Amino acid sequence: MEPSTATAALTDDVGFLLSRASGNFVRASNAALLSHGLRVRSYSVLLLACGTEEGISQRDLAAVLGLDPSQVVLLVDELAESGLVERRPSDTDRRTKLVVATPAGRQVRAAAVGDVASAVTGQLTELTATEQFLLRNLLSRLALGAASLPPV
Amino acid sequence: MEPSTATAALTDDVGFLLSRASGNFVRASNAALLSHGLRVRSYSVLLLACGTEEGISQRDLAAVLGLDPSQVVLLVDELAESGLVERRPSDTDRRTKLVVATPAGRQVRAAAVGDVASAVTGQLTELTATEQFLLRNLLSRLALGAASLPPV
DNA sequence: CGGTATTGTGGAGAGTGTCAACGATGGAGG
DNA sequence: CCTCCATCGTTGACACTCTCCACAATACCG
Repeated sequence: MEPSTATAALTDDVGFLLSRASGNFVRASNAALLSHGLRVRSYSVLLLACGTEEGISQRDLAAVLGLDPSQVVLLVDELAESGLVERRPSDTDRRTKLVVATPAGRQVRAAAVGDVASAVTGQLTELTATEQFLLRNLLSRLALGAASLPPV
Repeated sequence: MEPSTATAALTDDVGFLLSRASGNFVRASNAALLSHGLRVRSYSVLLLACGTEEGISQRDLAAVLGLDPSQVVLLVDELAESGLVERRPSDTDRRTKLVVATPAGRQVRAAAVGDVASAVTGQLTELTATEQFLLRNLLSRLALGAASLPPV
């Protein structure tokens, strides 16, 4: 009944497929962002910074992106040096620094979002619109549901 | 019709979800493989080496895994040092070295495959059996379909 | 006021992706 | 046969990523 364990093909492993697909998307997105001077990581930070008017703390950035706070420091440093975001002190907590997008940052984002979208859709050409919607649904439950589950 | 571009939530981005989900699976699998002295990468190589009797060339390993051949060298080195695989010269091409699993390698794989499976299913608890099958289907078309497609 | 937790920051170490070059071998063509 | 080119494994380099530890400044709680 279970001879598959003997010949467990790697191409049937969800983890392997996830890894491959993720790598394809990252590569395609990075290529699309190259001309904008961004990479996937910094682009994500820029997106989140553009998402609010008053800014987002670096701790929240790390939590949403699933990154270590020390990585966020470097990403914000890079974006700040390019003048796309700036660190604004919070008026309620002097520890937190709110990352807000500058007008230049919003402009770059507006210019890049189309290229990224076309790169993503280029990867999704194999799937119908319904399948894409379904995939997004399944992935969001996988990515966010089990994200913060400690082993025990 | 398209106000989503203005508020394009990161949690709706397929690439971001893929990256997060993939990271979760890799982390869980690595944790499961820790007691077996393996990691996801070396485990994949061991799986493929166990898949054939006569062995698999390192070039084929790299192609199947989507890795650079130089990475395969280190992975095979590591497995060979642990005595789980060995490099056997091909009798048809003296350049290629066929990676074959040793009895010890097959034993380790047999012991590890269960732990990896439970780690994977632990990540998939959010999905029904039908959804898991569907996800595998969609991902395989994403991962393998656009894998080797050069941009132009 | 004093102890503890949180936020941002810096640094170390391992793992990974990508690329260039090289020796050894195989294959095709003169 | 000999020469040119492609392929396989290998090494090295470089940048990026992940994970952890430590620290100063600040907030919060008793």
